[in-house]
Amino acid sequence: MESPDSHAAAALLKAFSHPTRLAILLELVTGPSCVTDMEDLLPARQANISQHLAVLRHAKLVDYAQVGSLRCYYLCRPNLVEDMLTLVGRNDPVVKRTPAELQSNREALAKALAKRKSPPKKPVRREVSKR
Amino acid sequence: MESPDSHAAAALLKAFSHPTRLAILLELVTGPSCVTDMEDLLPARQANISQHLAVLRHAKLVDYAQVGSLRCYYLCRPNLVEDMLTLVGRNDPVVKRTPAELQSNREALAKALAKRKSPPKKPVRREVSKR
DNA sequence: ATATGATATTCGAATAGTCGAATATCCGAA
DNA sequence: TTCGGATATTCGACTATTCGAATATCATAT
Repeated sequence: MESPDSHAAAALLKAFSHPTRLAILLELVTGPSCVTDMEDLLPARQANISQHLAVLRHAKLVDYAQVGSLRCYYLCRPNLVEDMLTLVGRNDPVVKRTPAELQSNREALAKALAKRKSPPKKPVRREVSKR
Repeated sequence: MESPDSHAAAALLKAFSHPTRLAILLELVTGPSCVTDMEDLLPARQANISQHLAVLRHAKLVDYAQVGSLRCYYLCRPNLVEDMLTLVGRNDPVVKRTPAELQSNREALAKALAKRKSPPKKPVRREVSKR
């Protein structure tokens, strides 16, 4: 269906999709931190960390507060970030389906839909879901 | 900290990070579907859809069951995919912190840590969290 | 066997993402 | 003010992703 803002969602996901950026976010879950701190923790150079922070800033995942000459970065959507880190760390079992199963699924679905009277109630309008 | 498998997590996220692939996953949440079905639903050509499906397969997000000459694709980690779609569709408020706030956070944290006796109990070992 | 429909793969061109080096900026101290 | 530390930006090279076109594969019906 190519949801109207699957582009926005994809852009957000892209911001997450780099090992160094994930590591930065992981660090920030612990509490605010400035670039120098991160240099000690990450196998990346200062310039590179700044570049990744810029990406995270554009995605509105982090922001900073200037404290003297330091910039203290923090998560500006901490719940989103924590949930994302939890989600990608999760290890769901991978299911395998047989053609027969798929067929019966489809039939079950068709039957369920047929059962409803004329107007297909609650079309379960799922978009890259808002809530 | 550059968690040992932030690479794996980033790779998984990359598979999600494309508008067309998100649209495909969104479609598959509804039920299994073959390439021809998707062609009708998406603004993309057959070859391209196959290419994206290959990416999703490598990420173990989808698999297919061959039904005659058709390949019925389905989600092989449906919960993961549904949770991800929900998460990226969520619209968390963006918080803004002042230097003062960050400072007090840090102090609060330091105080909390100091309060504990010698061995810093439960270091909240969060990795790109497994569960 | 061959043709046909459904899907995958390969190739090349265009675009986007990544990184280090060099440089710029900005702030507080001397 | 000049300096040094902290951070950002720019640039260029390199690598990766994306897409369409063409082609290959494979299952079924003829």
